[in-house]
Amino acid sequence: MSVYNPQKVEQKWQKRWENENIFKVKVKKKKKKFYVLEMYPYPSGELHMGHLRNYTIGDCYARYKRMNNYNVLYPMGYDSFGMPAENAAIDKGINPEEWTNSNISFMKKQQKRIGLSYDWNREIYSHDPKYYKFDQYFFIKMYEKELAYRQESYVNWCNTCSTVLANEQAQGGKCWRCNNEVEQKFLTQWFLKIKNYADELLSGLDLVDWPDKVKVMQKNWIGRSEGTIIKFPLEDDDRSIDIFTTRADTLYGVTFMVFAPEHPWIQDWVKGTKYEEKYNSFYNEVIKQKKFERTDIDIEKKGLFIGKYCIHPITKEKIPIYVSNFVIYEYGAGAIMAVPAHDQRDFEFAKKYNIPIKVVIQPHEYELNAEKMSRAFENQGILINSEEFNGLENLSAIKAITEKLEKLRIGYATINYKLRDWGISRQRYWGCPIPIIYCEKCGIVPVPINDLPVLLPKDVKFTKSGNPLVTSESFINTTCPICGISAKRETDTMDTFIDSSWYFFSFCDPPSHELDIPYRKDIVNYWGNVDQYIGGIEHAILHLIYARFFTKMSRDLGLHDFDEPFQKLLTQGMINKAHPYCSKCDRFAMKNELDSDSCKLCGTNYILKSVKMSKSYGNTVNPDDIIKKYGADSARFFVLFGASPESGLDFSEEGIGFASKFIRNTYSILIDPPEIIRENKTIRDDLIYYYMNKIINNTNNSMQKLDIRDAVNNIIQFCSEFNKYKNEGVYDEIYNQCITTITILLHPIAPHMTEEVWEILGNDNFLSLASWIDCDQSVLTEENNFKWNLLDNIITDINNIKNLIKKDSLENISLIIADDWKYRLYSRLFELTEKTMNQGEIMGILIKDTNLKIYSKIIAQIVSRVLKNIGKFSKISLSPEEELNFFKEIKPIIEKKFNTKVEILSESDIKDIKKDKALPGKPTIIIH
RNA sequence: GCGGAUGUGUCUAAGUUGGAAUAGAUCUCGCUUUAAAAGCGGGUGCAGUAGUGCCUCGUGGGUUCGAGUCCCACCAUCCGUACCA
Repeated sequence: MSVYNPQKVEQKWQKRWENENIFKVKVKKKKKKFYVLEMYPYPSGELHMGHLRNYTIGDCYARYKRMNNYNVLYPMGYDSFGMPAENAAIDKGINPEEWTNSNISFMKKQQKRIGLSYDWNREIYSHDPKYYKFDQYFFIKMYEKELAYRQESYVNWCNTCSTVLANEQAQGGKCWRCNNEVEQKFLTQWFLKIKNYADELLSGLDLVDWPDKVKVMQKNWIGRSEGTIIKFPLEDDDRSIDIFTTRADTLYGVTFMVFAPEHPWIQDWVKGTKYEEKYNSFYNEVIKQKKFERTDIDIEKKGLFIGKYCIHPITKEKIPIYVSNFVIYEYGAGAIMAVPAHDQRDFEFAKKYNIPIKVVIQPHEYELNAEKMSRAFENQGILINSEEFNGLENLSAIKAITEKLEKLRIGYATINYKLRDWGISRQRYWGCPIPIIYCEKCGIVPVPINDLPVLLPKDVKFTKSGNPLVTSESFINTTCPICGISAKRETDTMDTFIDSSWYFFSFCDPPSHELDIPYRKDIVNYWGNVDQYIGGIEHAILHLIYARFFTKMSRDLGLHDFDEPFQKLLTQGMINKAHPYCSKCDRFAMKNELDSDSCKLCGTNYILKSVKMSKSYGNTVNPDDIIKKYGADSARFFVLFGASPESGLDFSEEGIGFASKFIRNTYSILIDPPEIIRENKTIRDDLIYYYMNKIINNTNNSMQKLDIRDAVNNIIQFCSEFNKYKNEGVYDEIYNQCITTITILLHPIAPHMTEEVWEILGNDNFLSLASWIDCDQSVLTEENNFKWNLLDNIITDINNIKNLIKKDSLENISLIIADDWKYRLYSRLFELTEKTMNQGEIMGILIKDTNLKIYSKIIAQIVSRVLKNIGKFSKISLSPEEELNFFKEIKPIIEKKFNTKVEILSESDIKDIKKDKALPGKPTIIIH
């Protein structure tokens, strides 16, 4: 038996693939392209199981598509700007660039060891000046189009990372990177007008084939709502406040207004009044609160009256103005009209501060009483107390009232979004410098495109506080490109999510200093957009929304023709592992508690429960170790077969063991010659040929849908079936076809082992570049399905009986085929069931046939059984002759299988008590 | 609270337009072997000395000749989200 040596074979092929550069691709206008992409990683220096899974799924699919004659773009690069490099510089005095480069080369080695079929010629790094030059290019183009702007505002500040964060990066009030609570700081920062694209970001979701889950998350994040702007004039003030509401129908129920405490007008209003002191202390209290604490639904709604009024735009009533922590300055006008009768939050506030409640919507079923209400009425009803709108259904009143406001020019219909503009300034060194110069005379001046890139300086000092860029005199001091006098550079760098917002286009045409555009349009138009993107769910509203924005923005710059960057998205599941868990405390054992087998807190014995791999639990597995022990193909096989790509994958020793066993066995099954070679073709060969084609067909269907686990499952089944065939003796031609089939089908999953087998089989081309196999559709007929199914059933039945009577060896088996009349009965019966399911009716018609009448007792039983579950009885059946011939043909298979004699008889030939029992497709089985 | 999922014989999963409950793993028995490993064969919801019957796809209803699949209600778990006016 041939023994497979994964280490030797895998490295042999990895070297050959690389030396001959076989995965290099270029534009071939006549060939259909396919773009497979996994998110390029941050070069942390160490590959984890998640990476292994991500890349293996992508590589498997890329290889499959490549073998199906697509021109496959499958690149890899590194998202190499980011804080860990800078932190290493601060903590250990290591140069961030050197640190990054050495991590990249280490990580690349690990990736190559998996056998991934990347076109390494297209490798890109964010920290390459050739690359980030175009980050700056995009920034300046956006600045020119007024999509980039500078603004003073409250921003999320992470203390541990000592930088500003975008809203998307501070979800739930926590820093996306370090999980620290973020604070609010008032700073001048650069923003990108992602809001301009809000509507298209929403509608574009209909153009892509993404998991609904991700689409929903993006929809919620963008948060479109249709409503009305209503102008409320202010008392003793020329201005009016233009508030946004989705409930214009409740306009007549407004009894107070609430402003966000940081609204800039309020300072003026309270100045010198008796409210000033109280307001100031309230303001200080609120502003100290973290934004996400403040907007927590459970937190008490606090506020105060500030002595100011506005005027109801229609009734002209005086409306008191309050400030409260529950109003967000950044959304809408930073102020709301409060309708306590019909909004629960307003209701609670009104009750607390004794503000009147005015009912303007009356429910259909009962009557509301403002004094007795215990909660707001938020459902549908009829308008009251609303002048000419009384009697209208409230939903139609929204439109009617908005129209009136429009007529009076004191309001209009509008759309509002939760999405905020993207704050991209970061007070950190290891990122792309923002190409802006501040000149005392000319103000804010963008660096001319010809002067790009603005390089990151090397003469910086890394201290624990402040932006290191500020310490570089050579960087800060420059001259104004317009007037030539000395000027200062912007020292903030860009959010690293900028880099990953266009890298997928860069792979099509990697950046070069010679070009003054990021990539050439015709090349990107050929390769783009990404056909299949594979990544984690964690980027649902970070990278995946930014990249969509950039795609639309750069399309509008005329750089390419795509509306959406990623056509299909697969969000891969997590890698888990069984881990000690205390069911009483609902808690997993931490890394330092693993030596005990009971819970540290309550002493309960741990049970094993699956949990995601994490360093703090100490349950991580290093992919390097797996590859060293079992080889890359086994690791790949395990990852692809362990679970479908979307669901969680449990790591287990048994699983990887099985994978390794399978790879080794299959190798020897494929290359060891069969012991018996038959001269002539038999039905056994037809059977395996049929089965082979069925598997090719199934595998294709599964692979196309990216149901890789299904595909692998099919291949495993065929391998086991094929092995039986091989042991029974083979017919050369069919045998060779099976070998080729398995080798090809298995190649995207286990590329090294199959490449080796391919060579041993005498092929002199690379299997990686060979063509996929088509199945012979002509054998996949209904009739063949039926026949081979019949064989399966017979074998199962014989087995069952054999087990039941506890016989180890059999002397002979008789198969008795049903009488001719039963076949006639079946076809007649199925005809009738098309019309009626009534047993009496059917029997009546059937026994009119005098040939059948004599069997009426048996027929009644059969009909009853068939009607009980008609789906159980296949409508395709063979004629008595066909069935008899088929059983005669398959006789040798059954004889071999049970190592006994088999005789095929017809019911009419024998006189036996059991003869009545045979049915078409269900012969009577008698074994001795 | 809102939104999105998920629930299938011990485990991990398939299960298309409703039409015979599918794989794989685990465990276990037998064969093989000096032994181990590997391999091969059988079993793995229940009952059964004949190809069968019955149970079971989170729970309870409903539609249907027929439901894992469709409809309604509920339960459990996971994920996302957070006063967005």
